[in-house]
Amino acid sequence: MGHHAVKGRTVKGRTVKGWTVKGREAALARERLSREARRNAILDAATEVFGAKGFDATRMDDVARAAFIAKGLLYKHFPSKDALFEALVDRQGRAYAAELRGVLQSADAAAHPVDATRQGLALWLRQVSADPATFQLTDPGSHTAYDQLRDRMRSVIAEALHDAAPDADPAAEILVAAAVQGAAEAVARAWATRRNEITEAEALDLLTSFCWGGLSSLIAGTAARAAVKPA
Amino acid sequence: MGHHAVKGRTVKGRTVKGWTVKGREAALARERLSREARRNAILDAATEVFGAKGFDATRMDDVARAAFIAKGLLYKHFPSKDALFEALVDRQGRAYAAELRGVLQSADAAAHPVDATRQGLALWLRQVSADPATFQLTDPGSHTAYDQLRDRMRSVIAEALHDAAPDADPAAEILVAAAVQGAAEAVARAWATRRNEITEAEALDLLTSFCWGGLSSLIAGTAARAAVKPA
DNA sequence: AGCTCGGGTGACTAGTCGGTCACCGCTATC
DNA sequence: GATAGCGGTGACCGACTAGTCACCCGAGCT
Repeated sequence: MGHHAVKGRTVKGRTVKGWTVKGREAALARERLSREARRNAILDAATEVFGAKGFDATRMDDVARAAFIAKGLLYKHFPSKDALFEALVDRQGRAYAAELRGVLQSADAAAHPVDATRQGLALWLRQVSADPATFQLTDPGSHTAYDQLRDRMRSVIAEALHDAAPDADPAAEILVAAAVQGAAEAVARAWATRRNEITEAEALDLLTSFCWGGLSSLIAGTAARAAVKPA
Repeated sequence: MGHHAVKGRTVKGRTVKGWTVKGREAALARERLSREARRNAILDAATEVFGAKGFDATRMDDVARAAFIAKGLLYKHFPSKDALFEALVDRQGRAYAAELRGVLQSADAAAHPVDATRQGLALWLRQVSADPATFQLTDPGSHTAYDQLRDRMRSVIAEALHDAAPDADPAAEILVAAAVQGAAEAVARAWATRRNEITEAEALDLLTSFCWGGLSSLIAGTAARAAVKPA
């Protein structure tokens, strides 16, 4: 974390404002960055601000300030607040989805489905316990982008479900995936406010038992149904 | 939306806007109502508008129009938009909670816990399939009031859980209740967009199996743990 | 040196919306 | 038939903020 002061310095005979500290991030600021680099910096800053305050409560000025740039530049990268937010959530969603898919598809997932379930669920809890800078599902924003994120996660779950029990109705798979994701999100949030009463491991145990119990009974159910009328 | 000419006419020597009927609901309007009646009418209208558009997207003008009154009158009943919204969600929340508690505490709930679970879950699905006029959890608003509603529901669930298995850790009970509520809400919402693919009964079956499977495995777990170390 | 390209700035605008207030007119009371 | 009280109105205001635009400046090319 700790980064030293950025002192005024001279560049090609020009005196540059010597700004005493502002924070380490200030080092990035006022520095001419490539389009891509700046875009990412904005996305990082926006992630932090939106994650902390939610969509509506966040002003574009806040984002600009957090990114140490002027608002104008913000709009040279993203045409609107919505676009910025969507880009942000999309980026996070892809990352999360990839991570989850990785866990669920890992070599021994098929061999130890309970463990895979557990590890997948652990991701959610970790999102919440991660440092606040990271965008979390903390804020139950009304923005469409959140739905996209949830859908993405559910697709990954449904996919894993399908691999585990290919006989089920696809629509049903989505619903089950929704149940798992919904339970996970709800528990994660509820646990977040009660960290002093319950450890992460306990919460995870609880969530895993709950979901696994639910899943196994469902798999048994569909298997039974499939056996009865295999057509 | 264009409204045709408003002709002036003279009443008691005064010019008054002559309005040519706006619709039958308008009949209710302009009718002097008692404070309570008007308050309820506002709440009803607000329920509809907020339910359809969400908190942020709803303007106080919209609510006023939906209630067929002027904005001023709105503010004679509720001091702010937030207060109105909270009153609204509170009212719905109490109703839902009472209904759920009724189901979970009914005579045969103890005898047939699965059925009780099923019926409780059915409430959620029904909220979603109810006519749009009714306030639904449709909108994942960021407003605090929604959290209150969820908390209320979870308390009721936790209460029922406690009755069923009094040995558990209270904090754990809340988490489990959160899991159930979260799963139910998520499934309800997911199902809402797929009503043509899956019937309500099927969705309910799925949800019930999932939750019941989860709950039973948890109860078994805590019972086992309790048996091991009864201290 | 001069030019141009592109990253960067921040004061400003235009529109929106929560909330207010001066006023109206019916009705019940004296 | 005056008057007080209350349900009701809607034009208006002030604050707030997404988005714009005219401009700045340093780097690299010619």
